[in-house]
Amino acid sequence: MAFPKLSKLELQIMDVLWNNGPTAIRDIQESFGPKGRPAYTTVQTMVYRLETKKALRRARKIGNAHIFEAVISRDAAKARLVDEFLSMFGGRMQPVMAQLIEAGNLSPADVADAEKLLRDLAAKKKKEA
Amino acid sequence: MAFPKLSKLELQIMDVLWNNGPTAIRDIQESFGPKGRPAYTTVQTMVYRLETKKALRRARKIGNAHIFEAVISRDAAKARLVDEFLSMFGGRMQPVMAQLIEAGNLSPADVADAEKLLRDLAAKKKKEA
DNA sequence: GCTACGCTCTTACCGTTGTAGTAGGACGCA
DNA sequence: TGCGTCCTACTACAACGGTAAGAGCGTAGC
Repeated sequence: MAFPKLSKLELQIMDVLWNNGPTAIRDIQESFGPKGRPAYTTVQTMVYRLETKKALRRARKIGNAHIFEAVISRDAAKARLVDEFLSMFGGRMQPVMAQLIEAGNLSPADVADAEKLLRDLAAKKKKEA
Repeated sequence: MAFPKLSKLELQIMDVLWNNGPTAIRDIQESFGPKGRPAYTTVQTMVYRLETKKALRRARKIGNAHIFEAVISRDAAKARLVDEFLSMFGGRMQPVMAQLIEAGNLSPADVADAEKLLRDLAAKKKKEA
């Protein structure tokens, strides 16, 4: 229960809370942009479900509207996502990296960043060994 | 339709076909190992659903048993998975790489492989530019 | 030929996700 | 004080994924 599984839409909602801090349902819904956003009650349903999953909680009220805030951290959620993803690849990390890298979509700057991260990691591993 | 979304169990089934070539349901089921494998008919149901999704097809019969073979390629499926995953992160690649790298689970050899891939990619991008 | 075993097909059920409608309470403004 | 608006709370429902049982048919061995 510490780490409930979050679906895509649930994550998008959590993102709003992570980015903006405590937020009302109306504001979450409007943050989806005017095109093709879900209905107010759709967002509401997802928020309620996130509440039962203990991913967020009611922080306070403004008028008769509840203001919700995140309970789980973005990092925890992303770690969970990564696990999920890895399990799809049989838990082996290397093919995943390869796939991601080969899938392109990386700007030269991204490549540089990734390389730096890898070098740091390699250095750390060496020191540990 | 060219590219159906595959769930985790569906992928595990496809993996058997990708690894072993055309396979009967019984053999797919047994490839899950004796512990906690799904029932024969569960595998069968998933295979049938993969068939309607056009992810695999009936290749031939042996006795009264159908032999199934993959229609979609492993690479295509994995590319699709990567897309799915990226969309969870808002489509931005760099944070994903960072998360994966920081999530650990990489052997030194994995790191080296990834670095090499990145260097090759950087070189290719430079040449294109 | 009869029987048993394996495979096919069909059907079903539950949980999750995405979608939304509706009823009713509260609030603010005219 | 009454009307429109906004929010809550509840209910509904379809698609999908995972799970599997049950009925029936074909084949192989006796």
